[in-house]
Amino acid sequence: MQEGQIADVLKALAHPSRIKIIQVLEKGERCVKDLEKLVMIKQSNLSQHLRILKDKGILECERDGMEMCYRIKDRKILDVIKCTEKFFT
Amino acid sequence: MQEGQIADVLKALAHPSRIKIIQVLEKGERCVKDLEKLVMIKQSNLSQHLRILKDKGILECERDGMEMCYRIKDRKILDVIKCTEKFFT
DNA sequence: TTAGTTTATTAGTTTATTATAATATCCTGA
DNA sequence: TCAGGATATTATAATAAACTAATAAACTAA
Repeated sequence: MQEGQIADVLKALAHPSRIKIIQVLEKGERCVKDLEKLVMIKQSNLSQHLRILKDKGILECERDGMEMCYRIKDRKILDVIKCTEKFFT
Repeated sequence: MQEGQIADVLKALAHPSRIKIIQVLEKGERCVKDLEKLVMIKQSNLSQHLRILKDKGILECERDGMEMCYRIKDRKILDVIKCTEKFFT
């Protein structure tokens, strides 16, 4: 397995807002409007972070009327974060 | 657990050369000279990457005569990389 | 002490990432 | 169709990260 691919996924995760997004979506899917309130960053910036996560196959989304619903595409990504948390213990 | 701390560790990992360094050290400790050959980057750059990993508590080092020996300080970090690899399967 | 080897640090340049504001697009309901 | 709300995109400015070359520091052996 190439270290470049591994680094790429880790880089997609390596931002406080993006970790927060994943932690919120771990509990269930959310539209952007909700995420905006929960993550507390501006809409355009949130949209950029969501795109980074979607491009890496970490999230997926689906339109629901006027809203766009985001959810975790592959829950294996949660293990990466869990392991990172354990690193501090 | 704060998302900032998690992001910090992930950011320290999120570089191909640093992943490579960890993969090499997984098998045993190595001096910088050896790492230079194995990771194939310039000495000064390698030294900078090593510092980033050491500062985050991922690596530790010990002088051995003229050489500086690096090793993985906390092997829990290996699980983070393993989980990331599994993400692709 | 001096020369040689290994590693670390620094300064400068280039490149990448992030955040913001402005604008565009997509969809719904009137 | 048009207005308005939700989301995405773009351009740009600020900041951070990465790489290189040069130099310094730590150590050894002669």
